[in-house]
Amino acid sequence: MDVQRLELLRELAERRSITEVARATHRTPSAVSQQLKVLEREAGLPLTERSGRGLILTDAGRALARSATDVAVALARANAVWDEFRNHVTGEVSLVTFPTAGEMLLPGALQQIAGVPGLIVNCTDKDPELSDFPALTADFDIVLAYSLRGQLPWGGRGLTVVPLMTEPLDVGLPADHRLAPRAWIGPADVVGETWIGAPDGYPFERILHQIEQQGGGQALVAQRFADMRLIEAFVMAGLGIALVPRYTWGGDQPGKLVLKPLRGVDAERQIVALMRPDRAERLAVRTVVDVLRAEAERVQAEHTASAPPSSSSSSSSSSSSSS
Amino acid sequence: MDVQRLELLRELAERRSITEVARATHRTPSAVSQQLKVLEREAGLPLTERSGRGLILTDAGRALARSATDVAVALARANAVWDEFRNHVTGEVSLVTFPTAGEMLLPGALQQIAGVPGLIVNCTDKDPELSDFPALTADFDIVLAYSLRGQLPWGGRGLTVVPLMTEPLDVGLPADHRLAPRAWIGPADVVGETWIGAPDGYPFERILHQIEQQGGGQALVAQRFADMRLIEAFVMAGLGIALVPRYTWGGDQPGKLVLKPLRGVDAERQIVALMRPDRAERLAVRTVVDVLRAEAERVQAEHTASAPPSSSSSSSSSSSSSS
DNA sequence: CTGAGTGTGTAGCTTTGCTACATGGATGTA
DNA sequence: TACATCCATGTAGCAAAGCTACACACTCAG
Repeated sequence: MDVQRLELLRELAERRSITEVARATHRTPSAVSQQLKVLEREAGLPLTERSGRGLILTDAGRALARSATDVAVALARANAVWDEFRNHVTGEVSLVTFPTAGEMLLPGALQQIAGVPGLIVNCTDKDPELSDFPALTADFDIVLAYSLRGQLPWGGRGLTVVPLMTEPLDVGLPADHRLAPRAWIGPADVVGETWIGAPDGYPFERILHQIEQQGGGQALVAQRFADMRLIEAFVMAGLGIALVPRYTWGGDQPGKLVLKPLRGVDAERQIVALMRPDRAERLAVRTVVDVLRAEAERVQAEHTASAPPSSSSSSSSSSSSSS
Repeated sequence: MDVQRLELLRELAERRSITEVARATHRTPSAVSQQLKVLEREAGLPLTERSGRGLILTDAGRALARSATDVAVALARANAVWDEFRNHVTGEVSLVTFPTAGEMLLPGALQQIAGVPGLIVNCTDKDPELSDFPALTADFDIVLAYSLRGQLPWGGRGLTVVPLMTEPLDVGLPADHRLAPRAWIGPADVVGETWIGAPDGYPFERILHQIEQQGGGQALVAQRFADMRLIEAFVMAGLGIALVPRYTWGGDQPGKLVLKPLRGVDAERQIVALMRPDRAERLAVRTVVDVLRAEAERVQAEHTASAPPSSSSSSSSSSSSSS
């Protein structure tokens, strides 16, 4: 009973195709097929069955793949133990983020990580609309993801979830808006406004629905954009109001856009680090996650200390250097 | 980071010598040495250091070996999962027992196990005086061991302990002894008697000391035997009295030996199955342990139901059938 | 000093696992 | 129907990993 083979089975369970597993593990499909065949012979019962041109796992195969995860976790933990003894973080860490979180957390975090010799972090961004966060864990060590309060789509999948921060979603208004002098805003105040929304499927939609329910009206969504900069530009131009994550907002043009907290609806999102459990055990990965958590805390503290969200405070001195 | 190598390191931590590891894993010492060397190079720091003609593990080596156990456990669990799917218990199980427990539990247990096709159990007995129970787990899947109340010598070693039964230790008397009519016996009653004891180092000694303390006198130990049959023979011959495990006693010659419970001292021993944690996960091992536990319960129930220990009752009819 | 105990190097063979290429079945399209 | 495509999977051959056999160095006891 070899661990490498088990690992292959686990990959197959996630990637659903031998060709994909081969690509991910830098092997030829033939090699993967052979190893799985050996595993199957050792097991004494079929682990896969053909389905169309591809194949799917049997119940036994799925069960074995699940316990293969435990093996991988134990192995990664052993690796971490030895890394700790060497006091030397090994290897590279890959990370995907959605744009706003990346802007908020990564420059500061990577600055700190630059001080750790031998630790290399490779970052990419990915549009959250197009990407299935859990699926990304197959290809990246750390996936920065978000979810709204109450929903936790990555519970049952056996992934490791580390909460980084909960970020309030405020209402962004042009500075000369009639509601701009207010300290906070309720659903009834804004339900009749023109909104700049997010594309269908974005979780922000749910909050807009809540506002409609609570406020008793119909919100008019004029435009739908994924990019937050674009949304902010439209709001500043007076073309509508929008939901804006409080800490994420760069505050580029102070005085033209103001943020007001929203009361009466659950308007906040959880930003988390999502990982395969085995990868979460790697010392290098843990180190990066720790830095991210600290950075998130710093950002959060800075915002709550300096200014409750009504006027803009220029802050964020980031001369970032990444690898 | 190969699992086989980690396993070798774990064996080395337990067996303290490369030669021993080689013998246990059916390899030449050279092979073991080479693999450990590779592991050391991968780790980047020394895992062993020479000490006299042998070698000892460094702190790092010990730490790695400990986490290697977790890997082995996860792997064994994976194996068990697949065994469960096949509904077919694989492999052989080796077991050591001390004589009295073996006599009490094994015949009945093995009868049941005979009904499980493909499951082979190899039993041996070993004198508890000569053997270090925890050390035996290196060579046997299941070690039947005992300990007195309060002491648990196999806690810290990271071994899996499954309690099978707690067996009272009674005072064995010849049928014509002056105390034979009594329902129970206190320390003061027997402290002046002539005793048939166990060899030095046996845990029974501790109970005798307790009797002396509680009874306020000096127990005269005439003979010291390890074999319970021999002890019983001496008691029946009127040459002394002795501590006799209640359920273990065969009751071969009814009427010549009576057992009386002892009050006022903690006179009972715990019979447990002792295993390496990884081996404890194997389905075959778990099956055997389950049978042992059931058998222990049966024996205990039979004794408490049929007769409080004063007269002997011939019983033990076991025509068992299992699934 | 000798002998029995340890662990460790080197040479050579066996086994394992990979690639490269060819084959066969399922699917969708001209 | 015929054909192209996308799978998984066989076969041959090669490279590497891991083992044995043997020689050697070292430590300790008598």
